[in-house]
Amino acid sequence: MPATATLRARDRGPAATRRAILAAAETLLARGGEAGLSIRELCARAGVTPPTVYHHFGDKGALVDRLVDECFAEFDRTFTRRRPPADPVEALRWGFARYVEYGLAHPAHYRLMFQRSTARRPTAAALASYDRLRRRVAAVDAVARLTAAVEDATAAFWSAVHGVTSLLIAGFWKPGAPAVALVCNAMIAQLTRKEAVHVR
Amino acid sequence: MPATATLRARDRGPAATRRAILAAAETLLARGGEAGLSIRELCARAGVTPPTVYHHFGDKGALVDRLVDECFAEFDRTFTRRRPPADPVEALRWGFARYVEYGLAHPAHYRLMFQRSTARRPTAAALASYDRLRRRVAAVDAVARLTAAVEDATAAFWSAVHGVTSLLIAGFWKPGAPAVALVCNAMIAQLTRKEAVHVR
DNA sequence: GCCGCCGTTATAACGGCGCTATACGACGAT
DNA sequence: ATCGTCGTATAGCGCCGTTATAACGGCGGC
Repeated sequence: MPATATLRARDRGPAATRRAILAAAETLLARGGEAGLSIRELCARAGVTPPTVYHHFGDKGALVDRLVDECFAEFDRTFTRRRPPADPVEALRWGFARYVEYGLAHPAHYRLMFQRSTARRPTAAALASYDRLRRRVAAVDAVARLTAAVEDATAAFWSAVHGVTSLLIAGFWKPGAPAVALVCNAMIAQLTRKEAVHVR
Repeated sequence: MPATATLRARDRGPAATRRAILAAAETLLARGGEAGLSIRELCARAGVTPPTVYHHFGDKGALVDRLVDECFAEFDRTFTRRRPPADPVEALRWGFARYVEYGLAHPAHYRLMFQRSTARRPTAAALASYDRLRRRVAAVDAVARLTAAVEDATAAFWSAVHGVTSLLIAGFWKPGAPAVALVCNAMIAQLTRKEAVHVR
């Protein structure tokens, strides 16, 4: 039980209460997936009662939306914590690996971000993440003309890494499966012109 | 309300009761996704009471497992109802389109089959479907040597079509998105040797 | 023809869920 | 000092999955 829960909600500011709720939600999500994320259990962990949650977030869906925002922030950090290779193609390959890594490390978060059944309009954080990928693809286009428009190549690349990550998370593949690297190589080789793949 | 529900459960055989339960479950799944699949609502539709469901299926998870079996049977029919092109590469392309088509037509079913959070060991029906794809890829290998082992190429191809279908179902892409065809072409072009792609 | 057995179905309830009507306390504005 | 507002708590509604218990009904043994 986190230390924040030992304080009654009345004894800390509303902002801290919000934070405690989100933290408890994140913990529950990581432990039991979306099904394990229950308002009442969350309340017990955060030292709070249900109306407080509803006062701050509206309803469970909105709480989950906020949680997804936090997930995208952490997802973004996956790509900024470490430096990508200087070569744009290698940077793309590096991003592929980081993406898969994130999915495997946080499967429940990943499902919430990319496999929700009710379509949401993308949040600012999600768009920022996508734009980061788009810029990476555009950088490749700059050194080795792509065989498709940057927009389409970005979408295709995302689809490839998403497919791999989904199958890994669902347990259909084991993390070291040869198809993971195969998909990554195939996508990069196909989208870039051969003679430029090993530039630099 | 289906006609079978007008009969009390006592007045039709147990097999018919089972069928009525599965049919109601399928209807509810199609309408409201996994969240809309409630035992009690299902009972109302099937003209049955909860203990009957538990007598026949054990618990909700097991009922869903049986439902997934039926989904795979229907999924398989997607590939056998119509005849694929004779050319193996074209047949692969054709299979890609049928797969995506199925996902868009039955998103809730698709999620249950391929995006369940708790990993299940694949059912016989699922393995049969995968083997059908594997044979298609092997057929391509026979006329145009693949650039990878049949197993790995099969996995990679599945991953590609799964990625596309998932993004379509999640609402990130619209059905006509250019990236759909791009991914299909890229995967086929990359896995097959260039000079053989247009054989026949 | 009756009886008891057993597979199938029904009644009623338990605990947990998301959510909310209502009330209470603290705190700034007046 | 009073009042309104914001944040939190109590208690409860209706729904969920699940189950203890019992009643029904066909079928083999007498």
